[in-house]
Amino acid sequence: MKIATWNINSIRLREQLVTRLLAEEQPDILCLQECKSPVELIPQDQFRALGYRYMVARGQKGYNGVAILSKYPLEDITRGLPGDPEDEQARWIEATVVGDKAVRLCGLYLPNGNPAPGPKYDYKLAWMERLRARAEALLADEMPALMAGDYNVIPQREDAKHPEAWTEDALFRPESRAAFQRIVNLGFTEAFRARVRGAGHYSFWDYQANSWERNNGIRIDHFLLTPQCADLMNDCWIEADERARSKPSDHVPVWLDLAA
DNA sequence: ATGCCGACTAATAGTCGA
Repeated sequence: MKIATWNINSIRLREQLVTRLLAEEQPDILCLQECKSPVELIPQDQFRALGYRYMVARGQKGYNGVAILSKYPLEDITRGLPGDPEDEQARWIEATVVGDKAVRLCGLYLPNGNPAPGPKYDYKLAWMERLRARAEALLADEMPALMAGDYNVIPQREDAKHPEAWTEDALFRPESRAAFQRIVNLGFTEAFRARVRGAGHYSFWDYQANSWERNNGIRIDHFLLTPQCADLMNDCWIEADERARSKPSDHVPVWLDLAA
């Protein structure tokens, strides 16, 4: 089972890029973030025509928004990260897909948190504490499960071209990194780092200052796998070439291949 | 030191993102 996660930065503006990826690369599952659209305005006809008959989404006008596209039925759908019923931001969705094995899929768009310190950073850290709680519950379920998406966290210095430029940024501040590591330490496998060592692997390049041309990137889009899911991992890779296309998202797809 | 760019909106300037 091939699963991709991609912060698309407007699904309506980039419908054709999504269509190309589905048609040419044939993921079984595609997790999308920053759809920036109410659910009813997400284009679906082209996706359906390519065999992606199932879509679940949590939408919001203008901001945020997460979706999961699938060739296979999605079951037990839930929307919203538990822990704060007042939180209306569209950042979390879950569903179960049944292939050779059932896999619990969690699609997430973790808050940016800038400027830090401040209320947005407080929201980010509170959201990460709710994420930790949900992650613990996923482990307790003992079924293969993964959390895929834009974490807005640079885990290590090697995950930025210029780490010194990020020291005060919410994506790299010690509290953000510690909260991410705390979740990993519960027993999750960070899929990409289980496969590839070393610096120079990024999933985001800013639109500004010729970041792509300078390869001034950061790695902030991740898969975290429960032990039962990590056992199924064949491979994980970043599709950096996507950033070179016309009118690209500032993020590129990250891929996971599971024996499921 | 700042902004660069690009997305959104009861838009045409302000806000957000990372």
